Amino acid sequence: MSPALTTRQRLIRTASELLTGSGVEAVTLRGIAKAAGVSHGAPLRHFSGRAELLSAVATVGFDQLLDRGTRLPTGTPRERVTAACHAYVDFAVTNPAMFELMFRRDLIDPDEPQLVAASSAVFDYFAELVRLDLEEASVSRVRPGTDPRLVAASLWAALHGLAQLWLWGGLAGASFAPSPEAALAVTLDAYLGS
Amino acid sequence: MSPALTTRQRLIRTASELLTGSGVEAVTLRGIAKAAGVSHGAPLRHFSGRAELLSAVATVGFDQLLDRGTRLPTGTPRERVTAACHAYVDFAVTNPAMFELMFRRDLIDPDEPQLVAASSAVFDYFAELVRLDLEEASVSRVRPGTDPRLVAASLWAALHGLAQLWLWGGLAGASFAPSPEAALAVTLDAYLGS
DNA sequence: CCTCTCAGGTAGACAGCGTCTACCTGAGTT
DNA sequence: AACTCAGGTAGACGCTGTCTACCTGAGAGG
Repeated sequence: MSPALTTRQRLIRTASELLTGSGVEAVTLRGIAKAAGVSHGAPLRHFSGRAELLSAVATVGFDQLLDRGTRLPTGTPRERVTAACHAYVDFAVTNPAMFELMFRRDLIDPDEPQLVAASSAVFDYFAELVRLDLEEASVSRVRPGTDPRLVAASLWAALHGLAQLWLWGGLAGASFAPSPEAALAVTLDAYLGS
Repeated sequence: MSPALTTRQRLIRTASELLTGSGVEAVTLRGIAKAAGVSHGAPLRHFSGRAELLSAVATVGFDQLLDRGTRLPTGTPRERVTAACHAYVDFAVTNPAMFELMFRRDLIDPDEPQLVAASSAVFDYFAELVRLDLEEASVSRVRPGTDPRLVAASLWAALHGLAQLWLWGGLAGASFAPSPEAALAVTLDAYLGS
């Protein structure tokens, strides 16, 4: 049954659809309201402002990202880390607008508790995978004794930069345009070894 | 002597000052015009719109970034690559607003020829350093035969992600906040070896 | 010297934006 | 039956980027 969404839920859903359909620039409070069939002032009855609504949308984005990253619950730690890295870049490439929103400090409220919880959950899961890999891996290129969370932060940043630069319009200069997959292979090779 | 800047040059300079002084949100066309002492329509006599003015500002940013990355013209390739990597992250941390503008596709025109040239020059210089290092280094963790430009793209992305995530408000989750320097050390270790 | 051109500055207007406010309405409570 | 109040509406305000009409002053050509 369709549970007759509340207006608040419908606003978040409509905003998500508008986001993936028309890009981050199209996600205006008035546009969302119109698409949801309510007046332009209605969203402010459920959110303190644009930032709070978009934070709720971004929170859904982090949940989706975590969901995609945890789809390989079995396998060796090395396999699971590799799958998670691919999932991160793949998420950004297939959901560019959502990915952009999730890291736009000017559009969302970076201190919103649910958003912080959702993004931290992504990092914590990833850091745990890295920790397991560092424990078990026979080949690793990380200096022994390094805090696994620091390694996770460094590797996450590498993935993030890959995704961000690719969305920006090119991983490199005008005369050289590698695919994200090719660059990711080099990145994984550097961190994990062949 | 002060060469009596043209209005166009003064607009770019005023925009840069407004940017570094008050952040990327404060850089509005009307605000720039007011700060430069001209009417709100004057900028459109010199730029086709906001994107073109801000692209000119971002071009200056890439020039400054290249300048900062080339301050160690001597030394081993390994030393020069390491210095350039530190310079990249350091530039982002000390000029957060400029760095953000340089990669905000919604504020600048990513196809503006001068901007493309400036950003490509940064990549080309960095790729050349990486190529020299791959040629000479006794210790390298990159699979032999890999296109140096692909390695450069991967490493650049790692630096970029480091800078971006740090500016975003934390390289990791809420409970773990490493410094960019610590994470950069891990990154360099992964790519270049100890 | 007079006129013409036109780059470059000004001021007004417009639509769209986020946000604030006053108003209304209808369901639930006492 | 009267009251309360969550939740939706409509108008207004100041801000934005951009378009337009107007003006002004320096240089060119007769």
